Amino acid sequence: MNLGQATIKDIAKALNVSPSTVSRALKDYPGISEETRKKVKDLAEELNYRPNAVALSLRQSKSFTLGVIVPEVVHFFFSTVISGIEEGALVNGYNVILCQTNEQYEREVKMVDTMISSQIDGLLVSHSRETKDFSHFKRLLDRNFPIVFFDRLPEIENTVSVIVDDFMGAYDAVAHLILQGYRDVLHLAGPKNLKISEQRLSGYRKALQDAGLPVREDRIIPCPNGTLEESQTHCSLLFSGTDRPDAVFASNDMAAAGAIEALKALGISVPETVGVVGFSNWQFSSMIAPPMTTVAQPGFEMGSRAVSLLLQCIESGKYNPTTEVLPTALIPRASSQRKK
Amino acid sequence: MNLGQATIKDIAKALNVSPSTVSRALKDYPGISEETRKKVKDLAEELNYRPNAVALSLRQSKSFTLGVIVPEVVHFFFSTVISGIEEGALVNGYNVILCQTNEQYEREVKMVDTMISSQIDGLLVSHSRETKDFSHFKRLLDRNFPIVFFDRLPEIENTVSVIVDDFMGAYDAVAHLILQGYRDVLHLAGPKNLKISEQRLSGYRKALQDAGLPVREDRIIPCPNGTLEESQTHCSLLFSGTDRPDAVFASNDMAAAGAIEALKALGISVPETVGVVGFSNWQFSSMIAPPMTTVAQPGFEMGSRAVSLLLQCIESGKYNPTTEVLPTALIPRASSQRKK
DNA sequence: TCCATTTACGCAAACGTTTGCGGTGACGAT
DNA sequence: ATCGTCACCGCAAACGTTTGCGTAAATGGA
Repeated sequence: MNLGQATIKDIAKALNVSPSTVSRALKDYPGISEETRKKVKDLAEELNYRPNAVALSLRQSKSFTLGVIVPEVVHFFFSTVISGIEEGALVNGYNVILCQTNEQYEREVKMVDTMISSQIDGLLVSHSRETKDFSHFKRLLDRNFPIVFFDRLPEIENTVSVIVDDFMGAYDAVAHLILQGYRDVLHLAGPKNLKISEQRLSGYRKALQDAGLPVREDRIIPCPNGTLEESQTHCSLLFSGTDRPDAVFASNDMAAAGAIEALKALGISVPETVGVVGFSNWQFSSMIAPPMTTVAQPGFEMGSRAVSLLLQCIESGKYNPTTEVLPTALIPRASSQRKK
Repeated sequence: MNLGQATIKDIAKALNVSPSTVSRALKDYPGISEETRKKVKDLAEELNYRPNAVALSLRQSKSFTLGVIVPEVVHFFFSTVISGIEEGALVNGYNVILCQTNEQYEREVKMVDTMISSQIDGLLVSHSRETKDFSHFKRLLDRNFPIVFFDRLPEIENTVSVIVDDFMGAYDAVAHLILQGYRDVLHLAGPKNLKISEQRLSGYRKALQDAGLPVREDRIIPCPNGTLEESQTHCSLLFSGTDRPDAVFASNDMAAAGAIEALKALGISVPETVGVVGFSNWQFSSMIAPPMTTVAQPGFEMGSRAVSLLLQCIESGKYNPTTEVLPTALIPRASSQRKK
């Protein structure tokens, strides 16, 4: 029980005026005498009055609260995005209520439901890996409820969203490997039903093609879980054979790290024999041995851009479909640079 | 505008009954005919009725929302705790609204304020590094508002809190170094006004004393920022001198990693010449070279325990001061084990 | 002195929900 | 015909706030 928080009524009663007067006095509305205004404000100050946001929400059908749905919180990229969202929300006077789906579709659906009943003003979503049916979002959009998607785009037409340029990121990474003299690049691909995986794969393909190199389908290994072990298993198998690639481009840093581990274990030197490039620029990527080349994604910026777009929708009442694409940046480190 | 969400009133109007009847029918209260009950429930289902949580909050002075205040979101340990909080809240039907202070006192105070006006039912707090005045929490506690502190304890008597056994963690770490034959252990200490830093320092001291080794005050270097660079700077200076320690125990993994970097740069081999142990078991600690010995903190468990304690306070209305201490676990890896 | 205007405030409804209390009608018993 | 007993339902208030409208007193002008 939140005992003792002063309300407008309390102030009104104490001053023998009506709640309306107090409300108007506090907000400097016209039609209130200087004297009353001062008395009200002084007492409000003294009682440490804070408006009850819940009552305001109910009254105004606006909660100044945004919902955020992410697959995981313990995740360098997503936590960075969340941080950006937090900041953006704060400066605009919004609160953030947070949910993680743990990559589970059912939880995602449920969370959307509870958030809606919490009367959030808008939703920021990066959907789960399992999600193939997007009707729980579609329903809301059809009702004109504002949702901004980030990083992972749903299969819905005409949404407002923010992504990074996964295609170019991948392209740059692979082109960089080729420039370094690597010719046979293995791709550790992400979950198939994620657009980002698709895009990164396309970038990989295009870079090879542009360099006149063949695209071998057996050089594309799906690593849907994105764990270190998964990629390690695949790589140690593949690099013990005779038909070995001479480089690895992984769809995420974890997989890349797994590849490095596997290569180390096999006694294959990185980057001399095999070059490795990851994706995301996770914290650890600069700290492992050798420091890993990777593609940086502007997570914080993605978060703040997403909030901006969402607030724009909320405040204008319009939902103008756009997809904002943030640039990636290749961070060249030792793992992909052959000593000259 | 959240257009078209059906309300109890809508159902009532459509069925020509009163809102009260609808409310009772939906909740299976007695005194409603089977027929009416069914009609109400069917229509509610059809209209996809969801109770308006805001109205409920206002009516019941209970929001089923918890506030969480952390210094940073992009932080392996804190994001793990947040994850635990999330889960705990979810299974108990609570929402979580999240704020990061960025280690700034002023923001902390402000956040507490806005959360209170959002009518949260309780607060979970790990205070900022800057915070020395805890009156913004004290005020609430005095009013019987439930707060559970985690990881970083405020200087307030009789709180409910969850911490890890920083003392023992540090003790174990240093004892381990000594057992490995290291004799002159440097301590990279955390921010002085954090209890955790104090505790870890005490553990360090005690372990040295118990082993009959001297505690040299000049072997205790404060690293208040906890960045890689900070520790790197200190260590490269210290280890270029002649009076060199032969081991490093850092108050956090980042600092330890900085030490390793500095040592590598100086051509000093880890662990052969100098052993290094960190604190927290951040993700990267197992992946750097050499894999780093560190002290694991049960972040997720801390989060879920903190929620449990908070909900207990909320639901019982009682605030029984306790400090729950979770065990740490030394994770021995290469960085501290001399080859035999 | 009287009317018109302004100043300063209160009433009441509304947001969506819950709940104590009261009321209506049907029915059986007397 | 009267009464009591149910089963079923509605009224109204309440949570804290805002706001259109109404109204009293005070002021101004003639």
